[in-house]
Amino acid sequence: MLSKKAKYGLQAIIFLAKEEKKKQGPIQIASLAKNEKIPKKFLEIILLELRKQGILHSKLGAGGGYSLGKAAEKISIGQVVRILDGPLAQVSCLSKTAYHKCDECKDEKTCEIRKIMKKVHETTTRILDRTTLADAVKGKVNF
Amino acid sequence: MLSKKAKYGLQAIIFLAKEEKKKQGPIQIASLAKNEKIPKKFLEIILLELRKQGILHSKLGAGGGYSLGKAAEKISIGQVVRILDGPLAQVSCLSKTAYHKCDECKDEKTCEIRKIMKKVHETTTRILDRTTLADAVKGKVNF
DNA sequence: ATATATTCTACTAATAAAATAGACAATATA
DNA sequence: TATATTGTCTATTTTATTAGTAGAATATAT
Repeated sequence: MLSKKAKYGLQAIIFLAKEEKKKQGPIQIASLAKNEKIPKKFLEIILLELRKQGILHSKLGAGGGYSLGKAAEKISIGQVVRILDGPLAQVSCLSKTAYHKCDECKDEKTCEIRKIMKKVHETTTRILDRTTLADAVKGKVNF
Repeated sequence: MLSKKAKYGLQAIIFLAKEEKKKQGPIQIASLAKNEKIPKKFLEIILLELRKQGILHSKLGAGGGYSLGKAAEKISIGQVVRILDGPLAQVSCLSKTAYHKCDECKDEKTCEIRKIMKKVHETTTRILDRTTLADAVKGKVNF
């Protein structure tokens, strides 16, 4: 399951991508929170994390707010989920971004669980890493 | 990520499936725990859950222990994971076994997150529900 | 009877998820 | 330059979940 954090984050960034098209400056956390029914303070944390990873851009002061940090075509859904929920892999020995050996594992090469989850991981990353925010907004999902 | 519970459960049931072939009665929790390096008391809980769902069979008393509750060909990996970790779906509105509307969701039909996760869900369930314990032991993964 | 196993009830500890509070810093603009 | 606006940062709180433990009760083979 996606955490609420990741879900809120995706809702927010999809909203921002839609607004982006209208070319009307940045969106405030408050209005974003209200529109998407997300607890404001929680959303702050989420947006900040996305900004620190370069996914979003923020502007301080009056008339400030959030906007996309790069083109919607350059932001993948997988990236966003990884930032907010951590690795996509079902077992840590499959993660490219955060690999480490499983404690209980005797032998990675013969591990049956790994073999199965490898397939799952491959197909999910194929979808999530190749579907961009721009695709999402268009309702187009690759694979 | 899979929880340790699901991982331990899969390790245990794969071990049982392998032992099954040797046709030497049931396996005790203690020896299972030792072999797979799983905390015994935690394993008790896990095996009990799998037994209650008909996946495993247990025998009380001396010479007792655990064995598969049905043919390895009839047990899917997806079933085991669902019992131990809950729904496979990334969002509850996609779960077949535990559907419920997402709190924040305005409209399920147009939800972009749902659309993307539907693909992910379809591919993961295709793999996990069609790969049986027998396949796993053979090292064969479908799709 | 007795040793061997699972079963059941009831905890506990640790960690993570979700949400909140309030002071601080930057910026537009009047 | 005073002021309202808006994001930033640090710290807490609350709640839920995960992981693991303890011990008595129950069933069974010998």
